[in-house]
Order: sequence, then C-alpha cells, then structure tokens
Amino acid sequence: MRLSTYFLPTLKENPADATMASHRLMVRAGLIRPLAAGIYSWLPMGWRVMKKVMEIIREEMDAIGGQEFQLPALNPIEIWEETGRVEAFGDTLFHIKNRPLVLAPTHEEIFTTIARDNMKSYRDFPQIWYQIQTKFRNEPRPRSGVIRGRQFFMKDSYTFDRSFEELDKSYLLHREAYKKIYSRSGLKFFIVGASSGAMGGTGSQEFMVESVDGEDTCALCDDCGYAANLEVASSAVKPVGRLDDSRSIEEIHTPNAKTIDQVAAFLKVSTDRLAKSLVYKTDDTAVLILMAGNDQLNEAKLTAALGKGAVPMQPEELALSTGAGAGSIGPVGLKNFRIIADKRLEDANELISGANKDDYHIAHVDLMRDVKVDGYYDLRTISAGESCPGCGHQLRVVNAIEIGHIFKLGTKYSAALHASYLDEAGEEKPIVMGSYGIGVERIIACHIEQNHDDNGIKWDKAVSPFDVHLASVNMDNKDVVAAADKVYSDLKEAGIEVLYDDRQGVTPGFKFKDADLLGMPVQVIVGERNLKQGNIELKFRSTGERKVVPSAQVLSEIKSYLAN
RNA sequence: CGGGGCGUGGCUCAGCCCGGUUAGAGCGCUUGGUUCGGGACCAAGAGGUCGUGGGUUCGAAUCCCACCGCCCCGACCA
Repeated sequence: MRLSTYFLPTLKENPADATMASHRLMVRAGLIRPLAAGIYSWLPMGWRVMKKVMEIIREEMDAIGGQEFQLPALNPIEIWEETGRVEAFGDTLFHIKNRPLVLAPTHEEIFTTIARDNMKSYRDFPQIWYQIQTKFRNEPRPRSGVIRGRQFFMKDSYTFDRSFEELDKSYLLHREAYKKIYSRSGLKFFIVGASSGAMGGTGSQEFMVESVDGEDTCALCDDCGYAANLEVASSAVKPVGRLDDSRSIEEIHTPNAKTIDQVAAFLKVSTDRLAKSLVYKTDDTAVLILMAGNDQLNEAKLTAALGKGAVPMQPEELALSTGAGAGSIGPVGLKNFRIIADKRLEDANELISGANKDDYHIAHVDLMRDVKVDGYYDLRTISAGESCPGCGHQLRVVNAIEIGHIFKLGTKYSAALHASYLDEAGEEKPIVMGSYGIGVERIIACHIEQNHDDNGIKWDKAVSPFDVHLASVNMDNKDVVAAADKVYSDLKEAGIEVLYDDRQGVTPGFKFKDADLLGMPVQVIVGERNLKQGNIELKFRSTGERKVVPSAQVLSEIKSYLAN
C-alpha cells in the first residue's frame, strides 16, 4: 500500500479528550475516530488490525470445533422478556422506539432459541457455536477509548452439552483456546476466578491484563499463582473466634462514638472485637450484615450470598426499622431482619455491637447465644498484604482490564426458554450450556498499552496492520525512488504486507516520526546516504535496533525476522 | 444518576475574571520558492454560527438562565 494514496490521518498532538496511552495512540495513528461518546469509527489502518485479531480468534475457535454464525443484532423484545433479562439489564439494554425490538448486548437468547428448535436428540451434542458480532450496551459512562464503548465487537461463543461433566470439557476447551488467542495476540495476561454476576451459572473465570487504568481489581499471589477478582477473592485472615471468658450482655453508654475506630478507642479494645452492623434491603427483605471490625463489605459477595441484589437502607428507614441511626445499630433483639455475618465472625463471642439506641453499645455479645444468625458467608473485601488462601504468601492487589470471560451457565437459559433434548432413555433433559466472550477492541487497546513508547505504537507482527513500513527518504532522487520501488515490489511479491511511504515533499524527519508512531515491526529506510554504498537501512521498532544491509539482502533479512 | 472540568477555524490552545473597533497564536491546509537522515524555512493565502436557545445591556466569545455535547472521579458494569 502506498501511503501517498492511503487514507491515514495522523496527528502530531495528543487529542485533548484521551487520557489512556492506547486511546491517544489509536487516534493519533489514524486507527479510529470518535463519533459520539463510546462510539468509534474504525479507519482503514485500524480495521486491518481488527481483522487480524478476529482472524486469530477464528482460527483458535475453529481449532476446538467451533462453528461460526452471524446473528441479528436486532432482537424481538419477547425473547428477552422470557429470560427476565429486560429487567436484569435495565437501562443498559438499548430499546428501539418504533418497534418492539432491542439491540442485543449479548446473544444467549437467540443461540438458545436456535438450539431449542433444532437440537432434539442426545445424538446432536455437543455443539460449539460462535460469532463475532457488534454488541450494543447503553453504558452509563463510556470511557477509556474503545475499552468501554456503547457499541463494540465481541466474539461470543456458546456450548451445548448433555451434562455438567460434558460442559466441563467444553469449558476447558475454551479456556485453552483463549490462552492461545491472547498469547498469539502478544498479550501478557492472567486468569482469575470471577463472579458470574447477573449472568448466573455455576462458575466463571476472567482473562485479565494488568493495568493501572483497569476497571477491575484482582488479588494475585506471585508465589502459588492464586488469582481472583476482588469480587470473589478471599484471604487467610484470622477468624475472630471465641474467648474463654464469656460474660452476659451489658449495655454501655458510648456518647459520640459512632465509627468502629471511635468506639474501639473509647472502650480501649481492639477493633476486631467490634461487630459492625450494616443494613441493606432487597426487594422483599431487610438484611442486617455483621462484619468484623473495620472489614469492608463486598457487595458482589453479598449479592452472591443473598442470591439477589441489595442496596443500603436509607437513614430515615434505618431509624424507623431499628430505632437508631447508623453507628448504633446491632443484631441483639432486632426484629424483622434477616441477620447474616461474615465468616470471620463465625460463632464468635465477647463482641461489641450497637444497641439499636443512639449512643449505646452492647458488650459481651455471643453470636451463638444472643443472636439468631441466619448464615455465615464470606462477605469481606480483602486488601493487599493479606495472606494468600493457598500458600500464605502476601497477596498483591492490582487493577486490571477484563479481556475475556468464560461462564458455565448450566441450565439457566435452557430452562427459561424450554430448550431440552431426549436422552438415550427417551427422557427429556435440559440442555447444559456455557457462554464465552472476548472483547475484540480490548485486545487491541491492551496490546497498545503493553507495547508502546513516547514515540508511538510497537506492534507485534501477529496483529500489526502491516509487516513492514518502507520509507523513501527523498522522493526527488531517482535512484532512491527506484531502489525503494524495487523493495516495495519485492516485498509484495513475497507476500509481505508493506506500507510504502512514497509521499512527495515530506521531510525525512516527518516520515521517521510517522513510522515510529504507526509502529510496524520493521522499518525499511531507503536514503541517498546508504544507497551510495549500495545499502539500505532496517530498523526494528520494538528494540530500536538499526541494521544497514546491502540492498540485495533486504528481502531475506526481513523474511527471517518475520519468520521467527 | 451525583460531583468536577471543558466546549473559540481540521488539531492543540489563548482571550472570558474586569463586556467596547476588523476574535488571536502554533500546528495542519492551499500557492510559489528554498530545503531534504529525526516532526525545515521564507513569502502570500483560504478557513470561525466563539456548542444551542433565551435574557441583561447602547453594545456579549466575555455577565445571567436553560438546554445540548464531550472528558474525568464516583455509582453502575452479561
């Protein structure tokens, strides 16, 4: 491709509204242009990268027996109502105004419908179906360039099996395929145990790229490899436990002591002996949650424990239902509440909690004796430096970008949509499903996050829009042009993708800067200086290494570089 | 949705606080010339409803109100 005729708008200056390196560079290098918040146009250079990433995905999906579909983005709203996901998605689901249609944010419903209508016998299984489709989600706040958009490409696949055992196999196939996809895309990534969230199902894992700009937070053990999203991460923190000296409860006056630290200081006890009470409500139940000391409640874990979402109760409601304000609430004698507690407090005694009376606390609380605890769950948010639950090593807590998520869905969707088959015994069974997603844009953005410097992008050859950036330093010199033209045609003939900067009247410095910004792995620089000796210069973008070689060797040098 | 910031030629920004001629700069663009190995130089040009609407005023990019858009933090995030 000759740059003189290629549409490639590059920018010298950083766009004002881009903060992440990948976002800045994708705009500056002419990969994308913003159209509206969270909506981007892919320009020819960017689309080349997109197609390469999609091709890697296709190859690895096909390798595990995946079959590619292309499904509509416009869906009748009825099938989303059948699975209850119109409500589950809420405002995130785009609705069409003048038809009862929605724009699909994912495709469980349609794929399941196709399976339901066509997969009737146990002989039809297993199946792996996938597509690479534009998804639409009305994100409340799009951000970070293409990383969180309202319209984006997702590779989504779905497996259909007869049993949970067979689902495990399909799930593992995907896990391995995903590792290959991300490795081939030149990404450093890790896998974490994750929360299934509103997707439901029996288990899930996320593929993550460490990044200070990541929206997710993960706990990592560098020793044994434990890795989990903070939504589910646990640590080997000590339980509060029982003290031998168990006394009967006693109300104590604690004026102006509201926070855990204030109460602990006032009573001169360790914060661990305090049981903090938090009040949440679901659509039908008021819930009191007991946490040890200053432990932070993890709302994702709470949702998992309750089986549904819960929101903090407002101050007015608090006073009405407990008789006290936040800071003085406690489990003893509390009516009409479901009471649950963090595992750290399991069967603990000699605790101090609120008395449901402003400025009073109750001491010597024994959760086995004085409180009807409805269950102990892991509800706390772990923090950096706590011990790994696997090996005891200190955990690291890092931000990360989610680039893929694999779910064991089980029968949630097949049950809702009545997708069943007849087994060998002629018995009707629900289809067992898995669903697996990859954010295609995120692979590109993360690749740039991990491979760039102040001058621009450093593409890995696997996803680089072109293999070679050929620059002719002086287009007015006939010899230079002739030599560059020859390199261009030789490379093309050899099947190497080459971008040829043949622009007239562009100074060498400008061309070099553009070459570094665009970031092709190999630069071939044809200039008068070296050509006089019959030489041509190669520059390797990732290392900055330069090499002057005889013109006749250029092709073989490049071939061998690209081959390994 | 809460908090904050921004909106002025294609891009990056100044001017606004303290209203007053033809609204500026750099980059980019056009033409001519000189340059030609790390974002060249000279000269001449083109290009702007100052986000939109309303208000105050003799007079609004500038002050007031409303709305829209974009970015950041938070909430949210199959």
